[in-house]
Amino acid sequence: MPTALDRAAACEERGIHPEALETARRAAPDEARVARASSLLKAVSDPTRLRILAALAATELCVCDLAALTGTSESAVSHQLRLLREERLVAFRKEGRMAYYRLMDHHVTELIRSALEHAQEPG
Amino acid sequence: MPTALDRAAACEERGIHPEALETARRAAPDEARVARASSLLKAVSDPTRLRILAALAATELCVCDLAALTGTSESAVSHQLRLLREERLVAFRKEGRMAYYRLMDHHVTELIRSALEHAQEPG
DNA sequence: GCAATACATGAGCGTTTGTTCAAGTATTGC
DNA sequence: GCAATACTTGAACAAACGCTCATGTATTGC
Repeated sequence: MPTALDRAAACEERGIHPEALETARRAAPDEARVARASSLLKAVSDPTRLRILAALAATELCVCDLAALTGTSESAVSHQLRLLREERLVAFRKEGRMAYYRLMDHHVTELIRSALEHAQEPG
Repeated sequence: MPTALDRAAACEERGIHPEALETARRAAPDEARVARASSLLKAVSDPTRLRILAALAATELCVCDLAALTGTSESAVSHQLRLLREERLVAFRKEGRMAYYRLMDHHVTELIRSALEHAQEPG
């Protein structure tokens, strides 16, 4: 029984569209680039994280403020901020017991702004 | 026992940063916009779908070609294409028993291109 | 020191997600 | 008509996700 991969390979070998395949293969991004883009996009795709990032695009905020704004618990916000930190989308400074978060750089600000800008209603 | 929301509200009431909160609130995107942006970003954030989209950014391809290119089964590709269709990221034409997929419009092409472009290695 | 505050983190849990497998539809060639 | 091909789709299932809850750390005020 041929596996899925065998079938796909067979399709290619029988030469359904060898020119198109060659064109696509040449343009294909390498594994690492796909993985990095994927995890970055995944980080900004969650509604809660998107709200957090949109808020931070406007001004620096502490965890408590972000919890109030997004209507979620401080714990949930803290977990999400950890992920955003790992993804290098946000930075923070500690002042006493408060942690003030901000977007990492202008590039992130632009990413968030354009993502929200291009979200028109379906139809 | 105060709930998470109560705590957040209390934080705000006690006025940790009322000005900052007001600034963020004014800039906050509405619920629908967040939801739409979120589902669009989620659609492009999966590695397999990203590879599919990157391939289609280069040329029109059939399901079989896409399966060969991404190294996954035709069934898996078909499932992902369905999602991309629902998200209006791809379009297709039927010719005999083949289905030729392409990116929906130039705006999608730009989205994919810029997402991959900005994915530099972590460090 | 002690209680309270601001935040971080690990475990647990229900939901979502992406894949496989099996079956189904539609078209082509015999 | 019948088999093969190209694709679609539903069910099932493991893995990943986002939340809550409990606990832990660090700082402030008494």
